Amino acid sequence: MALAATKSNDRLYQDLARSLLVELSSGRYPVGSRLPAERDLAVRYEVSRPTVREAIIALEVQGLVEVRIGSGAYVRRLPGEEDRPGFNVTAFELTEARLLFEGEAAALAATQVTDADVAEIELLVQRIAEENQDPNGTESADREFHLAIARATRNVAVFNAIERLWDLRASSPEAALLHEKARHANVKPVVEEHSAVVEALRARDPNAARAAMRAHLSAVLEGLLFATEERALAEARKATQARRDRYARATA
Amino acid sequence: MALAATKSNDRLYQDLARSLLVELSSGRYPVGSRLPAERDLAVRYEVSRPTVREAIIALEVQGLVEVRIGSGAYVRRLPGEEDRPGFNVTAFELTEARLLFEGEAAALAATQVTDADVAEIELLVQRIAEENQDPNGTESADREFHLAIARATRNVAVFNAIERLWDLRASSPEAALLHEKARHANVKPVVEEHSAVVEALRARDPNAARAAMRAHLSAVLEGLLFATEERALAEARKATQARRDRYARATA
DNA sequence: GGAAACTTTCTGGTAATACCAATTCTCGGA
DNA sequence: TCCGAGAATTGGTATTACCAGAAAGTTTCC
Repeated sequence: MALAATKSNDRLYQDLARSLLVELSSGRYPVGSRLPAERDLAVRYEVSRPTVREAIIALEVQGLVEVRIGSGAYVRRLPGEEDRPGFNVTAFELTEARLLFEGEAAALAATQVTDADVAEIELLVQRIAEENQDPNGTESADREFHLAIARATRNVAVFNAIERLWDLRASSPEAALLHEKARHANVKPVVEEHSAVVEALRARDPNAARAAMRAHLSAVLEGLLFATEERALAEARKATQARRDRYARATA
Repeated sequence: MALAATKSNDRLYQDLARSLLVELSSGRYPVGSRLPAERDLAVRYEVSRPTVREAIIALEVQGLVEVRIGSGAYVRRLPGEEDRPGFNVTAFELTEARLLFEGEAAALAATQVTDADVAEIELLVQRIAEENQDPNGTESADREFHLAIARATRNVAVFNAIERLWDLRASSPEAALLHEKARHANVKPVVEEHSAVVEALRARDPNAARAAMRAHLSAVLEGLLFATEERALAEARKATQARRDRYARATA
């Protein structure tokens, strides 16, 4: 299993680190398990031991593995997992938070937007429509639409907090999945909802902007609940309780 | 300059990485400058070149240096600096964001709080009063008060986004300083403002909770503006513009 | 005299090997 | 069965060598 197959321009240690990362993600080495010995990895990946060491140190610096002298390198946490609380947020909570915060952000944005902002945001609405018609499309335009409005507030803290919500979503498999299920239902209403926000921004009407954004996210929230079967709900409640306990302890 | 003097139990590469970190912080190697060659560092610190390489890779993984083949290792950013936008947020923006978001959080919390939550939050109001009377006091109770309300929403995403705002504040020297100046003005009104929030929560009145929280943060905002001299404002505006350009590029 | 091409030198990238120290395993003895 | 000494395994570090990319210096040609 030579690394040359990866055909990257990175240095060998980076290639190797990435390969190990993939192995970690694949579940081959669960948390707590031991990686093969450096000498074995060197043979398996057809690189020298110093290169293996460099790759392992890269993982170690990122907190993914813990190296014990004379024993081996042990998996500490899996890639993608974060240490901070709030990592695995449910889709419902996430959308509820967005409903509250992005509504206010839209209201503030209505007092701060420029014509250029409005034009940019309007283009994004068009891109969202195109995305939604493509079954394999991503939802990057949707993200950009909401972040563009957050940016139009001219308040970095507002932008940053909302960006954090989208980050949470990206790192929450459940939330992303549920959205995926709820998305392609009705294209036309989605476009109308987004357009209503744009119109309120163009009119510089904070209250209308807040109302339009909240209406849109309320619709998302309802679609979400509709797509959530009873069983998923029960699981989510259970997970929520565990998380609740967790950050209660974290801030005790 | 042997590393043995550090007397640590870490591995050599970690000692060396820490030593280099100190040199970076000292300003000896500003951003953009080149570190000495690996062979030179090996001689200077009396370690082998593989060890130097390991230390440099540790810095590279953390994004502190950038290694160019055949050229050298260049300083990318200084330790302590963060790459993400929104790092150096002004006190005004921060409080404005809190005004919008914590107002909504208080409203949601009013629909979700338990009697135990209210009791806990009420105790924190008392602690805030004590803190404010001590000229050397911290403002940890204030932070806990606001986070307790965010937690009472029973929504991890809401809690997380608001926690992020407080993190931003902690990492923004300017914001912390300005608050420090504006704080000890009037103890009694501050207590009354906080108590009003608690009463609204106890009454389970979302609209009253939102109004009380917004009133409190509006007062903070005004105190902030009062404490901000003209010159500081001008500087803040300039910094804000630079930041604006920066994340406009980052998301272009 | 200046510009292009070549050469040297410096830099990081990787490999191979050896030996040390900490840990773990194994097996024989009590 | 238990335990302890020795062997085997593992990471830690050093040394050396050579390759490849980049930069600087030199030569050559116009």
